[in-house]
Amino acid sequence: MEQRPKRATYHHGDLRAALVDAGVELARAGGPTAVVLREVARVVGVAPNSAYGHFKTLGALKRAVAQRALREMAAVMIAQLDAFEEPADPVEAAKAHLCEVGRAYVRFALDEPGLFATAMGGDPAGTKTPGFVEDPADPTYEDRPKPDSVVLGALHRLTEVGCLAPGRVEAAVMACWATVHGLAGILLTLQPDLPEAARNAAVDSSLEVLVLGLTSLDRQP
Amino acid sequence: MEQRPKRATYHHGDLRAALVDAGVELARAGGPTAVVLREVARVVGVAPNSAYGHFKTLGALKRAVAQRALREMAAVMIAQLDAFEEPADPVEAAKAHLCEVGRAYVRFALDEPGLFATAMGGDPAGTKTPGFVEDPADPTYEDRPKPDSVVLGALHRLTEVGCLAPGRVEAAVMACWATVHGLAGILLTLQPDLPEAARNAAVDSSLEVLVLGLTSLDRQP
DNA sequence: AAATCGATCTGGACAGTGTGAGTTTGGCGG
DNA sequence: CCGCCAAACTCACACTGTCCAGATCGATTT
Repeated sequence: MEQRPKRATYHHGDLRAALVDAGVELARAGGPTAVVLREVARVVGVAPNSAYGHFKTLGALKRAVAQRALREMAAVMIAQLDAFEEPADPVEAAKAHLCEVGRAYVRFALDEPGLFATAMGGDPAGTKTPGFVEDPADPTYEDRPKPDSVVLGALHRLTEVGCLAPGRVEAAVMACWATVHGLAGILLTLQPDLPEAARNAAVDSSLEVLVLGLTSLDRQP
Repeated sequence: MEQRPKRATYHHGDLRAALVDAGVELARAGGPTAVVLREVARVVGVAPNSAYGHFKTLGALKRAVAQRALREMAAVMIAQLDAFEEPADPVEAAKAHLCEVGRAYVRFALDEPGLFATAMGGDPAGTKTPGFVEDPADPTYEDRPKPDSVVLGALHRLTEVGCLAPGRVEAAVMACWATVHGLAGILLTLQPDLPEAARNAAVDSSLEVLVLGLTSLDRQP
């Protein structure tokens, strides 16, 4: 039934971008498993195998979609951070800034679960998926503003106000990363039906523990 | 080619358990996407549709496999905890115990990535997957020793030695959970090629930050 | 003990999927 | 104006999950 409306021009012009766009939209609505080659082609209005001219396999398309999702995530996080009023005290400001980064991270995950799952290597197939190897020569390998750079920036600010030893930033970034990523994963898949109040409480308390732990780091051997 | 060797008895006897066993083995080797109905049936030596007599859909089978994976995870963690020599000082012992729980969590995730992904709601389809709703009347709903009970036990010990206010345990469990779950997710999917030394360092420092934060909690408003 | 019944397993079929090989189209440089 | 070659298409295959109608046997009933 769903006929392809016989595009005006035979050549699409910019199919690759159109495919990625459609893929992003499908991922937004239904997660990584919803970005299906034939459906993407259907949305764009093209034969299924036309995609193979631009992506060697479905996995390659998904990786491109994931990159875009990552960039969108970073953009949303940055926008939210810009609209955040920090306290006057610089030390408290740095701490609050880091907390807000964490909140922005899990907020995006909750607001856009499909994109988030897709960005974070959605398909848990992992091994054995043929053609899923990283290709550094991939033209999609643009310099993207990844969310972890945002986290790193917040930590750098913490060191500037003397709350974190510069030598410890490497260790700190992993702790931050783990906390927010874990929170997102838990609230999304492990306990998806948690009421909003409980979710906020979980995020706040976890971030509180994180900041407390980070600022106590230099007072240890 | 791969012929089914014509089972002796027409009725299998205990097909349900056999299906779950095969599913667990497939999940162990290839993650949640590798537990495929037809392949499971093939391994057991039975027609594909035979599974429908015991599971309403593939999702139901996957949920049963996930439960088993969760139990195996808890068992492995407990075994590792039993073989852990704690320090003499009870306070340090409680802290070290919590850290060891965290290490056991991510160690299992790294040792059995397929089982781990399957246990943690592997399929990120989430919404829209028909027949994926939780069924509390499911006979598979056994009282399993879930890993989070292990975490809770470790926190309870922390309160006993006075390192954590009992009123804060609810908040603390989420922080612990987030840290270890996040660590596992990161080391598994985000940075799978991290060398072992860096992985251990990441785990240790993150757990250090966590414990520091938890023990500093009661000194806050 | 014989007959029936109902759970269990089987076979075939259908709609979708990813992907490979060969064919058609049409915009662009000669 | 003509050919060319990349881009898009068609056909085909091996898979998948799931439904439907039958075949088969263990257990229950008479």
